Amino acid sequence: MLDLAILGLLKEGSMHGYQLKKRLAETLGPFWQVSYGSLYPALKRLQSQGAVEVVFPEGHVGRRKNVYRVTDAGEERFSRLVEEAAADRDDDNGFRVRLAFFRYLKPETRIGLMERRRAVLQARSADLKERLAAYRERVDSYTLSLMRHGMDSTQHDIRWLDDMIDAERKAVRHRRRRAATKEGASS
Amino acid sequence: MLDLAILGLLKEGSMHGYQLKKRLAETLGPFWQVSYGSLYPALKRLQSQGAVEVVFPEGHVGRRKNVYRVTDAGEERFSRLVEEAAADRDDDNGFRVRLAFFRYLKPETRIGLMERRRAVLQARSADLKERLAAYRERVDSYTLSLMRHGMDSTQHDIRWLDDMIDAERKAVRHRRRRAATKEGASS
DNA sequence: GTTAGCATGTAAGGAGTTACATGATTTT
DNA sequence: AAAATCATGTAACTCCTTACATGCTAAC
Repeated sequence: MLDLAILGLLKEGSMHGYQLKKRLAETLGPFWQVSYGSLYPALKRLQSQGAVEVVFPEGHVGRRKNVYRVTDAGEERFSRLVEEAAADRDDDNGFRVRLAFFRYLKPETRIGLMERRRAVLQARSADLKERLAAYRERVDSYTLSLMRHGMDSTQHDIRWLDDMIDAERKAVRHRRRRAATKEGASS
Repeated sequence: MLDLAILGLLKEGSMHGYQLKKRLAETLGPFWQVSYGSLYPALKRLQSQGAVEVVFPEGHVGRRKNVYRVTDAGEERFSRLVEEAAADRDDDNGFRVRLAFFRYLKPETRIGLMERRRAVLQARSADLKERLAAYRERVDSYTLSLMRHGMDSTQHDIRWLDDMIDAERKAVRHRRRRAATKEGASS
């Protein structure tokens, strides 16, 4: 997760650790944050693995600042990580982080990720529905409200995904049409 | 978190670890799950701290099953833990777990927890609003969609909380009125 | 010149997971 | 008798946090 975020942010431009944390806070704001205590060790690890490299090892006039850049190996690593979307129950943040880097992915990859996410949410919703039917009489009003609101929220998320999937599909078709038109004109 | 959940579930009735995990899955379903690898050590820890005790140390006809019961110290521990609600950014589950045990709390405690939760969500919403205004031009459509949907969901959660706070307040007033009526009749 | 923010790092610890190991009891 | 599932536990590991330590640079 952290590796994915670091590599994704560095694709946008080389930066040092401090900057990375600020950009992370800017983009993924209240959804996800990391502390320096995990960020700096992660950068060192990625560097030792060859996924990132230091741009200015002994820089400028002596100011100690480690600017990192993604290597080719890092780009590959990013691609692998981004498609490794967990079909997990509570990977809510995983999808958000991936979404923040959607612009770097192919439309097909984007649609694939969104559909996998949709399936997870659909399963969660079905699970809650079953639970509601089974335990309606046995649980207290607070737990009931929790379940109902959980279902509501999940379905709200599904509708959001559906809209995005739809928009993505439309964009793909649009691109295809333009390509076909151009082909037709040139033939 | 785990300690809170264990103590809360045991208030409902003494159980052994395996049962505890099943009850946890039943109530907090898709929101939160734990593995045996953390459940059993947690039970031992709580036992050594005197928060729970084993009911049938050498039970029945030899079947090795450790049934746990909450002690008085455990009840106190539960009360402390339940009010120790994190004002954290991403303690979404913390509130859900507490909500599942609301029936054991005083109405005032319930309202207090919900209002604290509301404040956290309000801050998150305001944060997202600010971010949206500040970065609208700079971020891509996916990140924008993420932020907008984040705001939507947060506000949906706030409305849900408002309804629950309202219902709780009405219940309190109703109880007070009944008490006053009784008092009036008896005087 | 001192406060605030920039910049990097380490050590210890928290809260869990996965994988493994073991054996009893119930169901088919 | 085999398969499922009940039941408990440990060891190693993951992924993060908090608290601490250090020093530089800009602003007031």
